[in-house]
Amino acid sequence: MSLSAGFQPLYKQVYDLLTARLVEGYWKPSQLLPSEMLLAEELGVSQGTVRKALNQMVAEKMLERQQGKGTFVAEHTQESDLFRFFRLREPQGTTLIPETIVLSSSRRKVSKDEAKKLNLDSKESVVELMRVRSIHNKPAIIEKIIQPLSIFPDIDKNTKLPNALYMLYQEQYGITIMSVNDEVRAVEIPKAYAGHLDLPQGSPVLMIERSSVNIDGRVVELSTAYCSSENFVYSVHLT
Amino acid sequence: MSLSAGFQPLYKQVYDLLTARLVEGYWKPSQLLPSEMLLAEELGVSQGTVRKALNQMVAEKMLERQQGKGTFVAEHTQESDLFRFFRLREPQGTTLIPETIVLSSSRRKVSKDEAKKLNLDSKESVVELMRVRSIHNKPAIIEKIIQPLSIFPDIDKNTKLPNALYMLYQEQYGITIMSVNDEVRAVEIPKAYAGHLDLPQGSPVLMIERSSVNIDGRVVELSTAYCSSENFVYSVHLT
DNA sequence: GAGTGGTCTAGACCACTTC
DNA sequence: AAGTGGTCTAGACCACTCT
Repeated sequence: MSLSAGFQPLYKQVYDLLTARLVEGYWKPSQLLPSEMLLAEELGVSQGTVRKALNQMVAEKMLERQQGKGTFVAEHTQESDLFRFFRLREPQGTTLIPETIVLSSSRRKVSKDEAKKLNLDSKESVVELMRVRSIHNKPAIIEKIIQPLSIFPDIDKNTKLPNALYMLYQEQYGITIMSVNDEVRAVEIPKAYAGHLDLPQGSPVLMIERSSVNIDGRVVELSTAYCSSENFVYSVHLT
Repeated sequence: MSLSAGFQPLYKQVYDLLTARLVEGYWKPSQLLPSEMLLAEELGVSQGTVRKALNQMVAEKMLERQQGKGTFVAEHTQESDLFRFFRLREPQGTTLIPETIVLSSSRRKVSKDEAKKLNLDSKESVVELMRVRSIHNKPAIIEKIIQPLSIFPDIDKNTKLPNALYMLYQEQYGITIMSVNDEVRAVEIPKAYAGHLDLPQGSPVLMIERSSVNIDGRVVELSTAYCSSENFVYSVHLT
């Protein structure tokens, strides 16, 4: 006999079910999950099967486990974690934590290209946020961020935006960014931006286009950043 | 009683031992390993413990497993695998496989900076290889590659270099690149290189500095690439 | 001491490959 | 039919945390 096309190992089914609970907010960030034994009992599988599902979720950084304490929903609000996707470094050096100044924030209709990338209806509205990030009091990055209002209702009503937006997304909207896709180009800095970065016209800068993906797999935010690469580099470790 | 500082779980010890065998070439790429049962017997542990070590090595792409057939040493000579670390793409598009022309190859003493990055003695020699890579018959990348002769003896004696050097490293020198560190900058194209890429002087290009790491953790190759980013982007998925 | 996750074992059954 | 890896279970013991 051959297996039906819909067959899934037990541990995978457990993984899917637990992930679904995280997505719908049944368990909130930092919350303690039931123990392996309790989950196994509830779901009618063995403790080892639950463990395999949990360990996979830990590997994907959805959960964190501590021996003797329990299993917790990952909270991406640690310094180290907030800048998990921030790839700008000093050459061969240390992580740079930038300060941030918001230039502007406005609502508008989504563009055709944005709608496609964000999988939105063409009639939806987005917030366009412009900000400058400085390192050691030197402006280094200017970025434009696109946030769909259907995903982040009234996000432009926030009087104070945190340095790391992903923290706001998680705490206020239940959006947990699990991965990003970056496309990096070298371009001459756009005339309108040269002044903001204290660079002469025509300077080469990194242009980084990013799509950010929620735990449920949806692209929920787009950004375009222009970075002076005189003192900073885009740094990645690939395995 | 407290555990001694040197304590390691059994599966970790098995992992270390098997990894050591790979590093020293005891098992060669594409070779079939003994079955879980045989390894368990040889090492005096249970089959489940061996499995845990093997699965970790699979996750790190050192091994590959096929149900019904066995466990094999990963062979990084598949098209998909050869370009595992090649990050240039058409915007939002498909992988680009470049053709390659060697410009020059010469021996010289290692520079101070290179010696540091490669962890070499300052008296050692390296091969400096320059090549141009084209995509769709348009020159797109010019790169300088530094190969220590102590690691790659007489590598400059090869009459024909493959498109993907990592294949040569594995097949001829037993060097398997397991990870790379990239630093990406935007710069004006160096005058000497503009002609090779058919670009006007002063054009902004991506400069990608790479360190490549062997299975044993040593940095074994350095490269610096200049890439026209008119038609290509440096593309990464971060998780 | 009670409860948690971490490790290790042993054995069963399954699906896939090869002969 | 024999051998392989893949899944699942059950139970043991350990180290860690909290009370």
